[in-house]
Amino acid sequence: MSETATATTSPSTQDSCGGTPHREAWLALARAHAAITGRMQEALTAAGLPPLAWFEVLATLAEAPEEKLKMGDLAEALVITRGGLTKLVDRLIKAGLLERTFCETDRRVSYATLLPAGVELMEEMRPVVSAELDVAFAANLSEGEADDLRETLERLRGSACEV
Amino acid sequence: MSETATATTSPSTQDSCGGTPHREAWLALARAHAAITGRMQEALTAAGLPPLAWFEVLATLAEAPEEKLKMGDLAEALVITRGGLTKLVDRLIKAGLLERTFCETDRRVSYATLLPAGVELMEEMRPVVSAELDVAFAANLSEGEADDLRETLERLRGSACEV
DNA sequence: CAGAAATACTTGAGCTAGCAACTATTGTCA
DNA sequence: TGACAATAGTTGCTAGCTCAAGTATTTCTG
Repeated sequence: MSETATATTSPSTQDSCGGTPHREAWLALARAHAAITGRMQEALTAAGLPPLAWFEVLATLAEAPEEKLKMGDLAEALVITRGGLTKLVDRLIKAGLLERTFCETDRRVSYATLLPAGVELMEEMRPVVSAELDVAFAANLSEGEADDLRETLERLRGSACEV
Repeated sequence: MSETATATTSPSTQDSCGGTPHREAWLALARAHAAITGRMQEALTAAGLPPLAWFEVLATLAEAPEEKLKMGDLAEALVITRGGLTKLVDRLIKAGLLERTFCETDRRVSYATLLPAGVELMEEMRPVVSAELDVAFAANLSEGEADDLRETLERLRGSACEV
């Protein structure tokens, strides 16, 4: 409900720069995301390490209780589809970083479970990722600003997830 | 310089939640981006419209002088590789939305140039995109907050782009 | 001015993610 | 209980992106 007026037929909406006021903020968000992601990927490749997506899987599992997570929950945390996650996890399993374990009480669910080699690789990747984040964040943002940013972005995401 | 302590071998670094302080902000940014992008894509698909990437191309060109842009500049604005852009533009050309024009003084460069049909489609897509952005932004952020966010993100991107 | 280096873009191969269809298991209710 | 709906996950297909190599053109240099 409360669909914001879309004014399809009136081109006279006062656009200062060709977009709605929010579009500028959105563009900044998309560009910041792409730029930082690109830098992290580049740094990992240069260090001969696996892609960022692998780190996100490993780091997410490392923070989870028992270092394991249901496939569905992991997909949600990473904001990718279940189909995509199945294949991503397959690759990490083939690399010996994860294993698939199953639930006794509900045989539909399977868990992605971190293996020691996965922890090890994560520790190896972490400093590279952290360094790039620090370049982007610490260089130009105070601690408080970074936290405000996080808080604002979480609200943003929250409203985007409401049905 | 000033590489923040990476402490690869000491797991005792006081992590409140498994990551550096900036990691939290980064996760929020990545998730907000994915969530909002996903919603926009979904809305466009539901409306029988082309993907978001098409809109970004059209909107970027619409804001450019003469409604055209060098391939290289367009790729940079969209934060994708040149190879990727060539094919993206090919698709839009095939759809009759753009045309490729050439530079008289430097025959290496080619321009992606907006056609009337492209403007028309952009106008059709814009309200759908704007509506989703408003759901995310206007719903939970004040005008000032959105602008602060944009400013912060631009600084973030700036530092990520420095060589 | 010739040849080397740099620039702008395109092309081909490979990888990854999303979508939709499918299997397997569990929950619901008549 | 037995059929039907809902849930969890996987798989085939396809679109789109990146990377590296290739072509064309321009600029730099001796």
